[in-house]
Amino acid sequence: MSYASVALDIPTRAIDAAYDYLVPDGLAATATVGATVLAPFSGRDVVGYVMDVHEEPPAGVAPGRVRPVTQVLAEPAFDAAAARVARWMAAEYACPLCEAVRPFLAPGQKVRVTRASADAPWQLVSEKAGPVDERWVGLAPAANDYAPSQRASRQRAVLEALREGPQRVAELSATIPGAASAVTALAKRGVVEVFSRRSVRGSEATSLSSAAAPRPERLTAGQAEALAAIDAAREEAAGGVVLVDGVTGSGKTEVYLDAIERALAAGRGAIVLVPEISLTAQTVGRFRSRFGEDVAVLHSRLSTGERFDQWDLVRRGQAHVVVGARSALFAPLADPGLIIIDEEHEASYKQDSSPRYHAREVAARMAAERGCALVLGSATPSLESLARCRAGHFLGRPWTRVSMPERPAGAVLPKVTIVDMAEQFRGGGRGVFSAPLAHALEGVCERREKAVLLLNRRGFANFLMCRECGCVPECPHCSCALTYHERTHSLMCHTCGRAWPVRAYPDPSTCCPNCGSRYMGAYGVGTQRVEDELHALLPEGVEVIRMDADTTRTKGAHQRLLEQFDAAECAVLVGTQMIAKGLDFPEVTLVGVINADTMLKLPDFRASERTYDLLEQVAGRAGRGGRPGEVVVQTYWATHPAMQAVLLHDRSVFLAAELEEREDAGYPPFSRLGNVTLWGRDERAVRQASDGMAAALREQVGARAGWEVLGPTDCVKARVKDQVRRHVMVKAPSEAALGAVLSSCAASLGRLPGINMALDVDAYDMM
DNA sequence: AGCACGCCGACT
DNA sequence: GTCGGCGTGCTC
Repeated sequence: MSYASVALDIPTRAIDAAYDYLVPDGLAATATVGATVLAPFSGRDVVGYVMDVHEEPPAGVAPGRVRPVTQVLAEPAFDAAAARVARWMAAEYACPLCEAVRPFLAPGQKVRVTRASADAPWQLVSEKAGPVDERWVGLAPAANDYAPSQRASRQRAVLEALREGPQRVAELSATIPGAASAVTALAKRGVVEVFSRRSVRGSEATSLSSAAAPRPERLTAGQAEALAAIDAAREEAAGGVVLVDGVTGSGKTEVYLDAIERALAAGRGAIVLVPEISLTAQTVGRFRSRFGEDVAVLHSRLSTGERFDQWDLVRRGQAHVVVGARSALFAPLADPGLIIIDEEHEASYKQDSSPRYHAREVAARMAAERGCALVLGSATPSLESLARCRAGHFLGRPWTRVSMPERPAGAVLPKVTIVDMAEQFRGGGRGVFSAPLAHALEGVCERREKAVLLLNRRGFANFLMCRECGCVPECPHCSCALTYHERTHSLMCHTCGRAWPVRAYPDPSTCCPNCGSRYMGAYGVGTQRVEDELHALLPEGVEVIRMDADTTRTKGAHQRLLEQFDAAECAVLVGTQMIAKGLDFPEVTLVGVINADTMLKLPDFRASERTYDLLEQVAGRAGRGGRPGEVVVQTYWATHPAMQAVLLHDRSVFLAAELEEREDAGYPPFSRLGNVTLWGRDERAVRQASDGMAAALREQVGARAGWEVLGPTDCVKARVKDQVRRHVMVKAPSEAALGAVLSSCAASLGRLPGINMALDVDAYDMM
C-alpha cells in the first residue's frame, strides 16, 4: 500500500504542510507526483496536489486516521524535482505550500470545490481553458472508406473541401454553412480529426527589421568566453551560475542562442526568461528563427487557451525551448540543461503577490535541483549578483562572471551629455526641454533621423526638491528620500517612521536646507505636456508617437506603435518606462531623458540602482546602427554617481558610491530585507496588529547579530481602498532563513480578524 | 435546561 | 478555509 503527500489547495498559513493519504489500488497508476486529486479533509472533500508518493505510513498520525484519496482530477503537472522546489519556495518565501505549487500547475485547468451558500451542497467546478482560436480539421485515415449517407450533403461538402488538406474550422464554416456540426458528426465517427494549431503572439509575421536572427560570421572574444563558461557549467550539472555581464549591444542574445543550440545537441532543453515588457515579436522572433517549432512561448498577453496549449506542448515534449516572462520558469520542461534569465537585474522578476518569489533565486534553486546551469544576462547586473560573483559562490553553488565589454562590428558607445536642470533654471529655462536637448532634437529633425524621449512618471510618491540646487531631503538614518505629506506639512521616513515639519513652495516660510532658496517644492511633468511642447518645437512632418499606459491599453497597440515608429522616416517616440528596455532600432540617434530624478527620489534603497540601470539601458538604445548615437540626460543632480557613471561609461563610479551607502545602511547585498505589510479597515486594530508583529519579530531576532527590526510605520501608500496600511521591516544577514522567521512570527500572532498580512522576503516594493 | 453565538484548535 | 467542540450568556 502506498501513501501520497498532498498539498491541499487551502491557502492559509494555518495549513502549511502536506497531508498524507492512502492511495487505493485503483488510483495507484494515476495518483502520482504532480497529479491533482480530491481528498477528504475536515468533513468535506478538497482539491490538492500530490507532492510525493511513498511506501512508509506517515509518522505522527494514527494509522486508522489516514484516509484514502477520493478521486484523481487531473494528470500530473509537475515532477518530483519541481515538488521539491515548491516545498523550498513555501519555506523561503513564507507562503502556504499550495501557493508555492500553483505556479507549476497547468494554466486554465484549475478545479475548485465550492458551494452557492453555506447550506448548499459542495460542488466540483472545473475551469476549462478557453477555446483555442485556431481549431483545425483534417481527414483521418478512416475517411477513405467512409461514404456519407445520401442526405448528408453538408458532410459530403466538408469531406470534399478537406481533400485539399486541413483547414481552420472557422474558415470552413464561412464557406460551408453549418460545417461546424457536420465536422462534429464526422469527428465522432473518426472520419475527420479536429486539432488545434498553436497560435501565439510572436509567431505571427512581423515587419520589424530586427526580428530575424542571422548567425554572425564569428563571435567576439567576450561571446566565445561566455559560451565556454556556460557550456562548462552545464556539463558540470551542479547548478552553477554564469553571469554574462555584457554592455548593451554586445550580443548577449547570440550567446543565449548558441548556448541553447549546444544544450539541445546534448539532448537537453532550455528555459529563457525575459522581462514581460520586452517579450515582443522581436524577441520571440529571434528564438523562432533559430529553433522554429521547438519553441514554446508563455506570457501574460496570451489567452488562457493559448497559454495552456503552449504549456502542454512543453509537457508533451514537443517543444524543448521555452521563452517567456517570469512564470515561464515553471513550465513542465522535463530536462532543462539551461535556465537563462535575460536582464536579470529587472525588478519585474520579483512577483508582487503570493508566492512573492524572485525568479533569479528560484531559478538558482531549480538549477541545483535539476543539475543544470543558470545563466544571468545584463548590461547592469544587480548588486546582489555582482556580490555573489565577487565571492565566487552563494549558498554553496559557484557563481562566475564573464564580461563582454565590446560591441560587435565596432559599433561605438554614444556620446552622453548630462544637463544640470538647476543651472538651466537659474539661467531662466522653465520649459520641459533644456537648451542642449532642444538643440539635439532639432539636429535629429534636420538629418531626418529618429529620437526616443523617456519620461519617467513611475513612482507617485511626493518628494520635495530645490529647483535651484537640486537638493532632496533624505532620512539621515535610512538613506532614502523623505516623502512629503501635504496634509500634515511634514516630511516622513517610511522606513523608520521619523517625521519633520516642513512647508513647501509657495509657502513663504519655504527654505531649502542646503542653499536657502525658496523654490523648494513638488514638481512633475506628464507625457501629454511633453508631446505638446514637442509639436511646438519641431517642424511639420516629424511624427511624434506617444507610448504610455494610456496609448497602449488595447491589445496589440504596443506592437502597432513600435511598427509605426519603425516605418517612419523621421520620428520622435515619447514614452515611459516601457520604451527603455529591449528595443533595438538602428536608426535611433538620440535618446533624451526628460527627468532622471523622478525615480531617483522614491523612498526606496534601490532608487539609485534603478536610475543607473535605466539610464544605462536607455543610453544603449542610441547608435546601435552605423550612425553615432547621442544621449541627453536632464537632471537636478548632475553630480550623482549614477549620472557620472553613465557620463563616463564607467560603472565602477556608481558601484563604489552605491556599495558604500548600502553597507553603511545595512541594505542588500550586505543583508536581506523582509517587509511585513498589515492592512484592514479598523486603524486601531491594524496598529495593534503591526505592533504585535514587530514585538514578535524583536523577541525572536532582536538580539541576533546582523538582524534588525524597523518600525512599525505607516506605509508610503498609507491608505488604499479605505484600508489602513502599516508595515514592519526586517534586516537579516544575507544567507539567513528570513522566510522561516517571518512565518513563525506571523503564526505566533494567531488569528487576526479583519486584518490582512503580507510577508515579503527580499522585498522590492516597500510602499 | 436548552440553545445561539463566538472563539479556537484540528483537520491526514 | 471549514468544521465542530466548548464556553459564555441569554431565553423559554
